[in-house]
Amino acid sequence: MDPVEIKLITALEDRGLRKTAARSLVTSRIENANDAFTAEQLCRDLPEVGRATVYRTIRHLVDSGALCKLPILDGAPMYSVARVEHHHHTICSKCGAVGEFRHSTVERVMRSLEKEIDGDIVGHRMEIFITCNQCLAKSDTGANSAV
Amino acid sequence: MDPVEIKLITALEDRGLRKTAARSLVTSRIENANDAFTAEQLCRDLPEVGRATVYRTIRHLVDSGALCKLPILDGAPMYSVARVEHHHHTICSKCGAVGEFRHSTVERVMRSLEKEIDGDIVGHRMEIFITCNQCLAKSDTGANSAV
DNA sequence: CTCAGTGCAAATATTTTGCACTATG
DNA sequence: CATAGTGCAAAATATTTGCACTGAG
Repeated sequence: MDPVEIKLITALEDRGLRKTAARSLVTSRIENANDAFTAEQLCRDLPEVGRATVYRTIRHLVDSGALCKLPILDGAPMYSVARVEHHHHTICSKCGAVGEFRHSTVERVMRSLEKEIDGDIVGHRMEIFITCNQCLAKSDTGANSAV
Repeated sequence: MDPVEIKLITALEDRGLRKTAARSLVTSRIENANDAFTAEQLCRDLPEVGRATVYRTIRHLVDSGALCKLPILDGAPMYSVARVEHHHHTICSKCGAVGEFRHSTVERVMRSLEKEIDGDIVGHRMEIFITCNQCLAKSDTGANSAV
């Protein structure tokens, strides 16, 4: 079984939740997601699972830390599997593809910010907006290639 | 007149929008906002202005760059006046107070990230979650003082 | 008079909740 | 059989849109 799915199932079990048919469908759908997804996409892909159950399962997974909730500027938030412990996200501003990265420098910056910030730092979030390689390739083959 | 309000009014004028009574009420309410606010708060504070106009005015201000839209983890997004050109936000995880800061190191980190990120960086967002001094003071006077 | 702007209410989008039903231990 | 889990539909929340009306130029 895919390690991602194991992680998701374990996250649910750790919270004392049963392994049910509906939840398995959700975790296996998420495991197949290469990109971040919205709750709505899950509902669409799993018509046999009720909306409420999809939302409830997502909430369990976010609460347990197995999924990240990414609030985006407009529309429904996206979710992505938390593949590394502490990480940040890249979001392609053309196609919406979400990636993850980790960079020790970011943590070092946090420590240096501690001095000038008014209060105790308890966490942080960082998102890098990119044009992903696929979208770059797409526009290169188009009319804008003469640069 | 407050420089913040001038900035907001100018942002609207620059887009060819008239200066109307409703818009003046909105900009003057925002000018008085020390913290970030939600659209709903503006509507509550300005019952004489229709919801649609509040939302439309906010949208104009965000589009013009005079306001920042901050998507938050749960609930309605918050807005804050863009006081410095490129900045980031601190959000108190207890009371929700939003502040701004700018740090040259953050920009330097961006440049070093450029190498390891798959695509072109077109922007970024960073939020620092804090416990603000007010909330720290509050909990210090409480039971947790013996540290 | 013309058209940008407005307010209301309806529509839309997203998520949560109440409730009766199912099914697991 | 007690109780966790489910699905549906209604409610709640957040925002946008259609439309008739108002008011400035």
